[in-house]
Amino acid sequence: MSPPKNCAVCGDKALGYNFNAVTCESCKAFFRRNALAKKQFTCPFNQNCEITVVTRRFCQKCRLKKCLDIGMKSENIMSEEDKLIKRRKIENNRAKRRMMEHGGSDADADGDYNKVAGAVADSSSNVDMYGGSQDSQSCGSPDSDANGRPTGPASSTTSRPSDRRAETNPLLMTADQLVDEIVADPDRACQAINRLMRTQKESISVMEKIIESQKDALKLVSHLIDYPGDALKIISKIMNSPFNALTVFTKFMSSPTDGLEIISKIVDSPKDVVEFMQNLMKSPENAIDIMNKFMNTPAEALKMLNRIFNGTNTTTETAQKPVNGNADKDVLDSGEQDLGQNPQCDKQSPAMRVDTVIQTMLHGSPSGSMSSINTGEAGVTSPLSNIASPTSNIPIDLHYQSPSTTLMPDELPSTSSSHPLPYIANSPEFDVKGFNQPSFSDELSMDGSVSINSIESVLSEVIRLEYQAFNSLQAPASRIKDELYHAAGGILPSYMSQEQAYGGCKGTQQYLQHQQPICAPSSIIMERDLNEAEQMKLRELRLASEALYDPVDEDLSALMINDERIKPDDARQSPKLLQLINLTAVAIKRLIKMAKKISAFRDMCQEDQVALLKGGCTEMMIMRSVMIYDNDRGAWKVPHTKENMANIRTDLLKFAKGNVYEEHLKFISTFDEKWRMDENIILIMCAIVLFSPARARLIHKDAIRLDQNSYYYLLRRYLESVYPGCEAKNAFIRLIQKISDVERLNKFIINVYLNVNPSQVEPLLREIFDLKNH
DNA sequence: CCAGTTCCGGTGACCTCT
DNA sequence: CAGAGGTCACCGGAACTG
Repeated sequence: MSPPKNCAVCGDKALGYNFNAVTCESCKAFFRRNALAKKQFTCPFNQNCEITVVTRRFCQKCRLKKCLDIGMKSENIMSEEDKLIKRRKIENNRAKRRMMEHGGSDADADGDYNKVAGAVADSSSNVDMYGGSQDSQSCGSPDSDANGRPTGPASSTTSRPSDRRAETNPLLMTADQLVDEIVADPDRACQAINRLMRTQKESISVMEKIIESQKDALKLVSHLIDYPGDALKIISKIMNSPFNALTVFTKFMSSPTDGLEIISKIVDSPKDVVEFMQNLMKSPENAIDIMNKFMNTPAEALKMLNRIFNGTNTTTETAQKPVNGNADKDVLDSGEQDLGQNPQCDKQSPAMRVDTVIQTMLHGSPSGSMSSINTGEAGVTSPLSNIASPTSNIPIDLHYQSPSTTLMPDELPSTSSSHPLPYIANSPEFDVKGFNQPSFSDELSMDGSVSINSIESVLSEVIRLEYQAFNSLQAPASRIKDELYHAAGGILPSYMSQEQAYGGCKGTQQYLQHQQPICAPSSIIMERDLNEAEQMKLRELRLASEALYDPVDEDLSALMINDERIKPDDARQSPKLLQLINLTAVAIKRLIKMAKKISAFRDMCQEDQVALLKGGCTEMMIMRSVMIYDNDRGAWKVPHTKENMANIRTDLLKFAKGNVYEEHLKFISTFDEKWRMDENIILIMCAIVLFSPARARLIHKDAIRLDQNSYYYLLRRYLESVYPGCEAKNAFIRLIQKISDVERLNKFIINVYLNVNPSQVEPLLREIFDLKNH
């Protein structure tokens, strides 16, 4: 059925549906530009402007209102992340088409990348040094695949990976084919990864094979820089725990400085990096360290990779020999031999090699060709401008120490997430259990319900937002760092100076490793105690929480009984339950008051305030109920007046349908006593729950996400300030899981509200739960 | 104070892309 | 083909300048 021809907003000629309504092009553009914008329009007239073709420009407020009224959906507008992904996709497709148009034997379907990569293979004698390379372009057979089946140039380079999906056996494929399978179609890279890396062992074999070929390794890296979601996927395949993978992923973007330095090393000596990664792959858990540093700043990384391919790198064609005879030199020497002869025949202990190479690379031991950019003593800081000019000989201190060298065996370096992890872990789009399944997302990602790219975009967004926040702190932090550096005589790696800050802790070295915030820029030194801004944020919550102690209405106070027993076998809808339900209106009123005292909440537009409260008030109430639960009496201790507390027996919930009572008790019992008794924790958790960007009908989701993230951050910092490192991390992880639990329990609670007679409950509750009078 | 110029944000038509 | 975003010319208001 063709849509009506007039714009439902202004009456102008319409071509079809735009954002879920029939509108003209002009209203479509107007809505696209303004529906998600944070600017607040004002109506110059009487808030009731008639919108016509002529008047539509006169009042933006009424025009936007009408757009929403006639059903235009801002959800249909792409987020910045979505737009970015789409732009990249379009660019890739354009590149592909250009290549197809140019035709010729060198052309393939992988865009510009292979073109330049091919040029490198042709022009650089370095490639020959990697004699063991499986690179099919340089030494493999282009006419047959690894299974011996004839493929021809078309099938090996230009056919879509999906066409040959059924016949892939990753262990029999060449590096070129493996990488091609992943990068040829970014849309299906995730599926390709699933296909090629069905088990952890297979994943490691595949990655080993890929990094044996310099060209293919870099090609894959280039793809991963563009599609960090795929990097996350690969890491999750290599590692056992999706949480670890997530944390590693968050680390990718945590430290632009370190990331740039790693990239600069690639520029100066790709061979060393390939060798390094080969060694890392022998101990996958260490791979996180290098991966962590690898892709922080995609733009810079790509630029530098392009420099390699354009032949402008100034690296010596052969690896420089180490200049002094330390242990690292020997390691690197043997590594080179292995690389040139048989990469699989490493006679040294892999763990030792990895460890030494990590130290060599990350701490700037002046050996091998890496010394070309890392010749100085540790502790000499290079400004960013030097990093961006990687061929300079200016010494660089990486400010980094591999956690893998000091971690306890049972402790992967991932439990200390600083921020996006909580959001992701509780994101409606993220399924932790499903995340690491081999069958993950082939179909799901197609329909967008649980796509890796959605995780990626969410992560990117959160990291970006928090990183912006970090930036504002960076200047003073750098100053502190400098002071510490000078105090240490200029020889200590800067963050080792934290020993002073964290002094006295058992196992200082290890503790320091953990205290280095995974997701914070490495140049920032985190104090254990809350800084002024953090304290203010917490203080604001505490002040706001005073509203929770307001006295209750007299008519509801009857429920605040002390010893009144109920009969759990009473099957009828109890008046007591009704009273309890209505009492929650009091709690909700208090919570609303509290919310209004939070500046971030106050600053929001009214629509968002309403949406957050409607969606979050019961979850906040549940969170709060955890704290006020009196285990001995089986009751909630509720502030009755400023001075007195009253008890509400929790077994009133037995009157409700379903297992609300049991679920509630279960929830409380799984809450560690020392956490639930800490009002600061509960308040921050309440704020996290309140500022949930997942609520329906939100207009400014990104802004809310930022607020929520800031409370996640505050929670982590608060825990760090009151518990020692490991305990703080553990508490953080456990607490963010509780946020998922609250969501679950909330569904039970909401059912209770939905099962009562609307006419008998408080108007506030009717409004919140959209209860219609019978 | 005024006219001319420059800058900038908003708009709408048209185009490209999936 | 539908429905997204991108692009660009145009317009008008604000700021600046002589």
